Amino acid sequence: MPRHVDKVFKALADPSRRELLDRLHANNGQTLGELCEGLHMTRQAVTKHLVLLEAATLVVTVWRGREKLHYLNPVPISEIYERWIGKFERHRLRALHQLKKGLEENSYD
Amino acid sequence: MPRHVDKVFKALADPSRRELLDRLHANNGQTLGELCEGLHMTRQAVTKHLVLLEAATLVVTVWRGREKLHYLNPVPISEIYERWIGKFERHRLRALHQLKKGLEENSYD
DNA sequence: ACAATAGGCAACCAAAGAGTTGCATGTCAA
DNA sequence: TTGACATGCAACTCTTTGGTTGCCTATTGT
Repeated sequence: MPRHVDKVFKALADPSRRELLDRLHANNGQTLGELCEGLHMTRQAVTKHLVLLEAATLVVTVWRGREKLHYLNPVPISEIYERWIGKFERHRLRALHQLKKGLEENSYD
Repeated sequence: MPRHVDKVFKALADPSRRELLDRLHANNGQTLGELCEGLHMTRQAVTKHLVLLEAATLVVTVWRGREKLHYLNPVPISEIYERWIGKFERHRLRALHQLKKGLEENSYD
């Protein structure tokens, strides 16, 4: 496995960072300010999280004037999946997931 | 997302625990003693890691006499994947992964 | 039966991590 | 050009966590 995987897992370990990823997944290309809205922590805390996510290449950024736009990068997450899921388990797991999604209604973390 | 996801991500955040998962992926159903072999830490440290992996349901255990057998459970990892990978990105990502696997030779962490 | 084997529990320590406050820099718009 | 806005940098605090040592329990095989 490439050396950066540790950064990816560490980045995913925090619920605040996962929420940031969720927000980008729902609405890609947001600024720092937008990502801070309605969050129970300071802007500086969010900045730190985004720095880690960027170091892990889970988030990619583009400067537009004084604004920094943040985009979700799905590649590292795909690599996690490929690491421990055997070729033949994939069909079964995908089916299982679809089933669960049908049954359980959201109680997100 | 179910409440236990935090445990899963926290469990995956440590390289020692990921190595334990790799070992189980390579050779499922090992005892604590076997999992300790050739590791640079004490048995008690490994125990702690396995406790966390078990709490995250990434590892399932079965007692056989005085031996505790450990098995890898791929379901939680599948759930991570499903969370942030859009339906239409999957084909592309799978292809990308196969390509990378062909190019790069291992330098595992 | 009993020594060796397989594993569990608890207290402790040092390092990493998440969050804060305060100040600095750079860009836009009037 | 200058004030307001968007973000960056640094020091400090408190909690979490990975690892250790020491001792205890249970199962096995001779």
